[in-house]
Parts: sequence; C-alpha cells; structure tokens
Amino acid sequence: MSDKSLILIADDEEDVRELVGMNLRRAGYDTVEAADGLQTLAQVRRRKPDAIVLDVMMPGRDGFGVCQELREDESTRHIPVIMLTAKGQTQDRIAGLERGADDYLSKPFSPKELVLRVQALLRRAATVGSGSELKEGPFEFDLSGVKLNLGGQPMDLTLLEFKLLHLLASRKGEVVERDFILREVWGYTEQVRTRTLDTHVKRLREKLGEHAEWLQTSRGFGYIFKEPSPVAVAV
Amino acid sequence: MSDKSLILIADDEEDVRELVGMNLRRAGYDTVEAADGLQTLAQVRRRKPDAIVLDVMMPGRDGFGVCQELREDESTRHIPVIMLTAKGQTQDRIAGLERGADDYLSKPFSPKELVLRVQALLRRAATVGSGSELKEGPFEFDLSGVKLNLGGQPMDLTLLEFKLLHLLASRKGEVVERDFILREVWGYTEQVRTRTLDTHVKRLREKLGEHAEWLQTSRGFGYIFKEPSPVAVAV
DNA sequence: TGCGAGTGTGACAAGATTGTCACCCCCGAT
DNA sequence: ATCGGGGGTGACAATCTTGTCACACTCGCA
Repeated sequence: MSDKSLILIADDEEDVRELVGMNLRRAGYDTVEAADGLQTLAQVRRRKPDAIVLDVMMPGRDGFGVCQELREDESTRHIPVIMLTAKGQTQDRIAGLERGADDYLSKPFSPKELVLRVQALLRRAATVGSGSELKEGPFEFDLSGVKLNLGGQPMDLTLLEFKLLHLLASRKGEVVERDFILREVWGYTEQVRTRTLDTHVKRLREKLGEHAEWLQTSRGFGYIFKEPSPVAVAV
Repeated sequence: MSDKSLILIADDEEDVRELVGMNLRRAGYDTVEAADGLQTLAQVRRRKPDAIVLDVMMPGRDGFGVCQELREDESTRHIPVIMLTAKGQTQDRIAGLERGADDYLSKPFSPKELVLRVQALLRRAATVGSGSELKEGPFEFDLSGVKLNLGGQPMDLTLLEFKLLHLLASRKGEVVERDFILREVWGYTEQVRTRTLDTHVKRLREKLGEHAEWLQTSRGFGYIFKEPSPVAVAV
C-alpha cells in the first residue's frame, strides 16, 4: 500500500506515456497507463487514480468522451483531469473544460511543466476538495465558483441569494432565526426592523420554481430549508 | 482511543454541566467539563474537543473572551462553538457571533435541542470544514460566506471580484490564461475579445491597496497570483 | 530604435441588484 | 369571531455592478 499519489497517463502514443511516466515517477508519483479511451475508463475503475493526464485524440472513445463519462459518474467525478490538447486548438481546450477537465496543456509540452501542473492540481484537490460542495436533494452548491446547480441545471443567483440559500441549506432541517440570517448574510450587527429578508425569500422562491417548497417559513422565528412533506393524495 | 466526538461543556453551574453532559453522553458523545474561562482554555488545549458548549457568564474570563481567544489561535479556530446566552439577551447573541461563535442557545433550553444543535454543528463542520477556506499570505477566503479577509480586515468584493481573485489564488504561482479566466469566472464558452477582465483586474488591484502586487500580469498569457518579490533595497 | 500588440486607466452608461413601501393575506391568541 | 402581528406581494427608485470605449503607456521583437 503506497503513500504516493497515483497518476493515470492516458495517451495512444507510447513515447508520450513513457516520457510523462518517467518524469512523474521521478517527481515521486506512481503511474499507470492506458492507450485508448476504454482502457482509460477500465483503469480508472480498477486502480482509482488520484489524477488523470488525458489526451484528447485517442482511438475509440476520445478524451472528451472519457472526461464527460468520468464527470457523470459520482464515484469518479472528483478525480482531477489535465487534458492534453493539440497546439493552437482553442476549441479543444474549451470543449475539454466544458466536459469537466480541470486544466489543459498543449502539445508539445515540457514534461517539467506537466509535473508542476499535476502537483498544483493535487494540491488544489486536497485544499478545495469535496468540502467546497454542499449537496442537499436537488440542490448542489459549488462554493469555489459561487454557483448553484438545481436538479442538474445551472441556476443564476445573485450574491445575496446564493449566500442566503447556502446558509439555510447548510443548516438543513433547522429553523434559522431572522436575526441570525440578517447578521450572517447582510452583515447587520444591530437589530434592525426590515422586510428585505422577506423580499429576497420571495425572489428566491420564484427562481426555485417547483423546488420553492424547500424554503419554508417558520412563523415568528425565521426560515427553514427542508424537504417538502409528501402531499396527501386524495384517493 | 475513542471514535466518539468529544464535547467540552463550559459552564460555572454544576447542574447545567451534569444535565448537558448526561444528555450528550446518552446521544453517543464523550464529554469533558470546565467551570470557568481559564479552565475552558486549558481543557481545549489539553483535550482538543470536537465542539464546545460555552456559557457566556462565567467567572474570570467570560464566554466572549474565551471564544475570541479560541478564534485568534490558529490551532483552535476551527472548533465549533455553541454559546449559551441568557434569555432575551439579543446583544449577547450578537456579541457571541461577533466573536466567532457558530450558534447560540438561550437559557433555559431543552437538553434535547442542545443535542440536536451539537449534532448539526458537527455535521456542518464535517461537511463545510477547513476545505471551505483558502489562505494565502494575507488573503483568507471564506467560501461559505463569500467573504475575503485581507490582513485581518474584511474586504468588500463584488461577486465577480471574489470569483476572480479566488480562482487566481487557488492557482497560486501559476500563470492562468485569459481564456481560462473568462470561461471560469464569466462563463464565456466562446473565445471573445473583451477588455472586461483587464478592467476588473484594475478595480481589484485598487481595492487590494498595498497587496495589489500579489496580482501580477503575465504579458500575452494572463495573470498570476503570487507573493511579490522582495524589493532590492539600496544600501 | 521603431513599431505593433498588449495592458492600464478614467469615464460613461446600461443593466442588475437591492431595499423600501403600501397593501393584502394568513395565522394564532383571546 | 375578532384583532393584531407576521409574512407575502407587486411596484418603484436608488445604488451598485458591469462592460465598453478611447486614449495613454509599456513591452518585446525585428
């Protein structure tokens, strides 16, 4: 059982795999290899690497497809991915990022730079990892990007809305008092009489649409983020 | 070596300590006690509890002072604190939160509610823990609150500014390409010619004042968040 | 050294965000 | 059943955020 991080190198060119592998091992990592997309996915499942260096152009399932599949699978979503793209191919870079890659590097690249990038990626994954995300029912908060994903769809929230919803969601099931909310979200240090919270809750509910019922009022106290009770269906 | 979380109960009233202790142990936690402020601090250092139930009114160093001291010490800053306040004392609640308490409960309280609050606090600490914060030099990012603390002072940033600075800081020492920034912060999916990034960098630098030099330009590529080089001093 | 590309800057305006207000509705206590 | 307090709502306006533009400055290459 090794303490070293394991890096998967996925590239159809053998000399690239060997060069990159040698440099990563020299930097203190363990490596495994894959020569095409399907082998990449199989290696990910078998070996559970800590990071993946993933070439775009591979036979069979290309790098884009592989990356997308990794991101759609809950058990592999967190694995950092660096994509190797052809020089000057901006569209490739954008496509890679759209499919969830964390970073990219254009061929030809310096192996030294690749090692630095992998190190940086692992450092960031360790610092801003799953702790940056909060998931409750259909709500997924990405704290790094200050983004909400609701039922699989990105939802545009203002800064206040994001903070408000996140505060409540992180205290799911608990009644959060109005004064506490005003203090944490608005920064009010004195007790104030204001209806701004009510207004923002209304706006937030409008944006949440069918999910608005997660945001419930506790009369005389504040609000509570909680899964809606099942509706009794008249038989 | 116990697997149970350890809760420190700090209250000068012995019957409160016993009642709370009994309920927390019944809920599956280990407990230790302290009867005054200094003893609380000593127990924190000796036993390193997972959470603290902290009474405001204690002889010697009161709950506010204790909480503030815990928050100022890097090694204890992360420990969740519930403050026990007197009924109806809004100012006490606010003062507790200002000194870094995570939650409060007014006396008299139901022991059952206290247990629920402790459970919630520990659950939150495990989910949104130190991973929600990024610290680089004088920069401290609180992702939960979407706040920046700079050299000990809260800094007002707009949503874009926060996202931009955080993106760069999380990649400290690396040159981050313009296109990547525009995509990650602005959500541009196509390559656009825009000067908005430059403008926002300027504005951010203005806000950062003496720390603006952390935000460095990599001509032709993008920007890099990096500690300024020491200035050669003419002798 | 000169030139062109890239970056910094101040100013302006459009659009977005935010808070307040007045009215209405709902809920809980008497 | 009534009443008062609390919460929901639509509308409005002030303020803030954001992006663009034109000009100036800087840098790197030939």
